[in-house]
Amino acid sequence: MYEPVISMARRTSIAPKPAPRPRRGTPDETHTRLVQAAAECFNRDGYDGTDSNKIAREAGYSPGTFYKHFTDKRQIFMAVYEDWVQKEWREVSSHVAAEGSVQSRAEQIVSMFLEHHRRWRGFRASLRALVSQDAEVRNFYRAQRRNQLGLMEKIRTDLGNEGSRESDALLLYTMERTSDAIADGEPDSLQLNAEALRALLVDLLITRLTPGRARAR
Amino acid sequence: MYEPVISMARRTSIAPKPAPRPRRGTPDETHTRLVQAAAECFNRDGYDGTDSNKIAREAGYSPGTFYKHFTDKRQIFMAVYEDWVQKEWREVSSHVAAEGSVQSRAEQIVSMFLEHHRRWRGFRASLRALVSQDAEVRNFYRAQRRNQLGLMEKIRTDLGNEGSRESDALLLYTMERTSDAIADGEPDSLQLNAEALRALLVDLLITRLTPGRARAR
Amino acid sequence: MYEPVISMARRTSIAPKPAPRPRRGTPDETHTRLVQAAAECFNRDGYDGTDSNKIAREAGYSPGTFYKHFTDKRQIFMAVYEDWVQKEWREVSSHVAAEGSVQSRAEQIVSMFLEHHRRWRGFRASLRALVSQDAEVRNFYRAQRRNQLGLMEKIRTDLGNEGSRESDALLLYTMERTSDAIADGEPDSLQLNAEALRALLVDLLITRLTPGRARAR
Amino acid sequence: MYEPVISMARRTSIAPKPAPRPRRGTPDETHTRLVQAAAECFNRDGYDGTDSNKIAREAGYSPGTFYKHFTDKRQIFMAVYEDWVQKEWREVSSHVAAEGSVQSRAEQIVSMFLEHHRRWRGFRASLRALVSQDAEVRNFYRAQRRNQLGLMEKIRTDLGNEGSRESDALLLYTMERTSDAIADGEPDSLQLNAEALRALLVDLLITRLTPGRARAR
DNA sequence: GATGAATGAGCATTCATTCAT
DNA sequence: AATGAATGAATGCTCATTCAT
Repeated sequence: MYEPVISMARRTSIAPKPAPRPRRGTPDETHTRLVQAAAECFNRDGYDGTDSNKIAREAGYSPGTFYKHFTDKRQIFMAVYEDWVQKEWREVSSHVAAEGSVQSRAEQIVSMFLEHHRRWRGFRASLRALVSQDAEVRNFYRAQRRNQLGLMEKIRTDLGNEGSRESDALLLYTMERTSDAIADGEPDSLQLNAEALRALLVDLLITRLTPGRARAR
Repeated sequence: MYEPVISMARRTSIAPKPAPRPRRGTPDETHTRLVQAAAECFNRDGYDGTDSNKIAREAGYSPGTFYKHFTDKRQIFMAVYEDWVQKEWREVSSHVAAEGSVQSRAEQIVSMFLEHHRRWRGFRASLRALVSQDAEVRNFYRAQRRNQLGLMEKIRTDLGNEGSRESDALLLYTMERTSDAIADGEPDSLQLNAEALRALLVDLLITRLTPGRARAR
Repeated sequence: MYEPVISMARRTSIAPKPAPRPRRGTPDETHTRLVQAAAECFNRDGYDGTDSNKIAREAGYSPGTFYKHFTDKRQIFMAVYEDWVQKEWREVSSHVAAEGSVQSRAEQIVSMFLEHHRRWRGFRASLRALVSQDAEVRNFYRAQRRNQLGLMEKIRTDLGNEGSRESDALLLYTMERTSDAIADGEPDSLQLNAEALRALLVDLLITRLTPGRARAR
Repeated sequence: MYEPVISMARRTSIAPKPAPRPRRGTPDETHTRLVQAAAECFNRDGYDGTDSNKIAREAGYSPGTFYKHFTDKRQIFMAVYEDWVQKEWREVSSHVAAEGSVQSRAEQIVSMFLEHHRRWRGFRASLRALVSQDAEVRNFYRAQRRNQLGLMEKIRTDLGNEGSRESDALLLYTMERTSDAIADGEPDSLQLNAEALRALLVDLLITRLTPGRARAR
């Protein structure tokens, strides 16, 4: 007698919302809706847990429509990633350029980072796996990293701070990994104070933003 | 008429080595071979890129044998993870307890970290994706993190250093993410000096290990 | 993501008893234990729900032993069937030959029938499916039926009753199907009085056993 | 080295007819074709001898199509059963309501019963095995039996006959089991006269249908 | 005689993809 | 531009069966 094991059932996946969306729009609208739906799917169910039919359905379209706009799942993943990066980018830039004390700007940047990672923790996890597995995603990921480092270098020199690209990278890695951990809820289960962690990140940033204070890191 | 596109073809996967192993061994040997083969598969092809038949074949067995030892892919992944964690654990502990100057010990620990992450970068990427998707893997991952923090706290207080569990975590996250990045080859493509990055990690550790020098971070 | 359906789960199967039986006996003892275990398995889980490894394990042996004694599952099913038939046969004969009033003998026979069918309802269900599917089982089944009809004819003529082989068969079918229905618990869910049904069967039999009373049926 | 024995080969299975059906129809047509194909498969090869791919192929579809319409084999079996029951039901009702002498109506009903059981003997065998093994099939089976008894009761009281639900059930069981036996070809191999058996069934029914003649049975 | 690790063909099920409408 | 029924290769998993010990 065949008794399959419910092996993957534990992978969390909250019920998807059915999709009563408008049909027939400009190609661009369709494209955009598909990318948005895909972003939610990838974030919720992971890259391999998402299938193209589900993306289409969740965007309010039928399976065929997906293939009118994307050749395959990788391509829409890249599209989602591009969108995601642009949005993050806009936000970071605006916060960096913002008025206010060093303290308040640093806090805004950290808050933004944390919120962004919390919102997209599932997507980010899939992204990291694909970066490791897929050359094209990896290249795009690195290009994005180059942009980040470029921006940081500019800020650093604008502020007249010393430091190196390597120390910029270290700061970036620390911010990124810590934000992921907080987004994943690690502090709660490790008896860490999330607020204290957050404060440490702000301190680190302030050290960066304050002229003449940048040291080894 | 039907032309299947191998969309994931770009996911890197070096040809697996066929494995002519002895037929019939003790269950423990078989179990071990399966876990080892699975570790290689997950590391090379990712969790979702690996199927149970492939694991069995690569360990030198037929599909059915896999299911005599593991109910499904998740279970063997957990077994691989446990093995992996134990090995890392043993190494860290030995280096922490080692003789030598603070400088040389710190360098050994960083080297070990880097090598470990380089060796298992694919596996780690899958792990992070599963931590985000699967509750059981997540719980195990956190238990492991608890151990790491516990060890760090012990070292810190042994050395008579100040600091908090939060600062320990921050250091851990920095070490971990930076090691992953180096393992992924980021420095090469970002014109970063891998040696300089490495030196920054050593500095950070030394700050930790030297009594009375631990600051906010 | 792979989410198998637990399709067969509803097929009832109470937990099998592990098997701490004696090892190493005469071939005959082993044979007998295997047949007994198989009888329980077939009765509990059905023919297709039973696998040869389970039979062996439940008899206290390993898979290989099964194939030392039987070429395949069909063969052991036939062996179970033979055993089963012999036992039923012995019981019927003894009751038919028993002393006592017609009434009490009829009641004993009906009781015996009901109990036998209740005890083996699962096995009987599998048997009927196999009779329909498998030529060898079908032939054996018919041979058995011939025996039954032979005995009935003998009883009937001994008693000096009229009647035909066809009416004997009709009585047999009625007894058999009604006993199966009662064994399956139909009366409970159909608001039938099981006792009344039983009484009807006894009446039918008495008509048969009483000299000179046999009519069309 | 390995030589698989096709142990079940003796299970009768006449070659299935390949089926070149139109691609793309309404879902309802597809559903209907699948149910019809499944009915033939179950009837010919038994429940466990039938797999979903075979059903699909025989209906003129590919494996995936099956799962667009049914979650698993049990579900389509239930669908086949429902269809089957409805058809039998319609026929019985029409014959019961028909004009004509008691004799001719009884003969029609018996003929219909026999033909129905002959046509579906394989399906019925599987059904009985599943009724014993699967709770959902069992419940549906009993609901169906309730309907049968309800109709019989109505007919009986309409005709002003005495009798009980239990005697109705007994008649039903007799008719059913005898029809199965005739369908299975038992009379031929048991030197029974099928016509005589059939006549006995008609007699039994007439006793039922004729006002004032119903006795204990 | 018995073991039990191992086998591998086969069925259940999924999902990226197509194409007639 | 969109549909959605249909596809079928691929993967998960089982179990009857073998064979070296």
